[in-house]
Amino acid sequence: MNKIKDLTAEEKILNAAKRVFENKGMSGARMQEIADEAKINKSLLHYYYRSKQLLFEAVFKTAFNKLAPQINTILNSDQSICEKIKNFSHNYTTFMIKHPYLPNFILQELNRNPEFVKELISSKTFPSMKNFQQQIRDAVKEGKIRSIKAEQLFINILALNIFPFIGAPLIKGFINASDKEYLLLLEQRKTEVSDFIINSIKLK
Amino acid sequence: MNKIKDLTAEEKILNAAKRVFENKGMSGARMQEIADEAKINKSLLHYYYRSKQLLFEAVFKTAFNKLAPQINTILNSDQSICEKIKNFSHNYTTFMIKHPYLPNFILQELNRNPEFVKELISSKTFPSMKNFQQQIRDAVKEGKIRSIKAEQLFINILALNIFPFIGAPLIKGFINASDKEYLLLLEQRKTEVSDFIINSIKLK
DNA sequence: GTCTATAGCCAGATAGAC
DNA sequence: GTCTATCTGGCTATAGAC
Repeated sequence: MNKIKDLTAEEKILNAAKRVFENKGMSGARMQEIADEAKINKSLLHYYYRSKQLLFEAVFKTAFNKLAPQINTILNSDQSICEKIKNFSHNYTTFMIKHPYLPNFILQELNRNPEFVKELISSKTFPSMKNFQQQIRDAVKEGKIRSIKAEQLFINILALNIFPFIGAPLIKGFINASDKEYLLLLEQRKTEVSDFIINSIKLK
Repeated sequence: MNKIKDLTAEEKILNAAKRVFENKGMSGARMQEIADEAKINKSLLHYYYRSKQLLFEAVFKTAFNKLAPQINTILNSDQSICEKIKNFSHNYTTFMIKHPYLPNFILQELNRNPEFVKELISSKTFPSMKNFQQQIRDAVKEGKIRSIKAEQLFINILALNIFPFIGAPLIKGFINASDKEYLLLLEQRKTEVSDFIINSIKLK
């Protein structure tokens, strides 16, 4: 069993770079700070990753590839609508409580560089909207849920799950919650969010 | 009546700085780029605003002060819950379609500098959660809406309205929408969002 | 692989003429 | 108020010893 100290230099760099880039973004991050964080010499960063840009891309792609497959289960998996909503909300919130800076980091850099998305998404299993659209249409027709566009429902699911992490400082300010109180609200959202969505779309 | 060209140098700088900072963020922005955008000499930036930091703060506070009062109407205004949800969703989405980079800019910088919030919010009319909490409790007691915590409802309202702008590149990638198609979805959200929320909380 | 030293560049800020 | 020229510091990246 490995201790933390037994990580290779390359791994230490990647972990440190992750922390710094997530906090400061590409342009705000400093190679020296990453080196300090990793407790290694600055020139080793270049030895292993050649340039800041390449190190950044390694970090970004790793981060994005943790997020995208989770979202993709909404679009392409054989769960029922209700299961998708419940499972995604629970799993995503659980995961993000452990990595709260991840959504902000990814969306920040995607907004700076929007054409990046295509490259990232098209390289993976192509997330077609078709299956999900059909699933929603069928459920509407069968009278299981009220009429709603698949795209709008999809946006709503993402919004309710992702925003609480990106908007944390703003929300905390308005509701005047401490970090601890806010964490409790997030914990409750593991079930709160799916209840909210299902209540909105189900026919009674 | 003034033409655009009749703006003072100070105004031209502020407008240009707004555009550049919103796109690049504090650390990514360049004073030279702001000067070019404003079509003035770079040293005038320092003449009017002393430093990049002060120019940034001027831009940021202006932006934040456009956003905060809108949010505050949810917490403190004498509208009914239903009116609040409908009006806020419609007004906010309409406004943000005209300023799509604003939410990302503000949340980005708040995440980098979370203690900034206190300073910004406490200087305005103090947005107490109390009124809104009471309003929700009353509505629940009167059987108008199902049981829900005011904080969670507040987060949901913000999430559904704000996220579509911050998450645009990500969403566009997943649902494979062009800019034009996405704009249409946003237009629909002016009423879609409030329907979604009200459907979730109203008792039938 | 890991270090020190430094090249080379670029950005923010200022001096000073007009 | 507006310009040109320049200082100064900090940052990425590399050269080269070990």
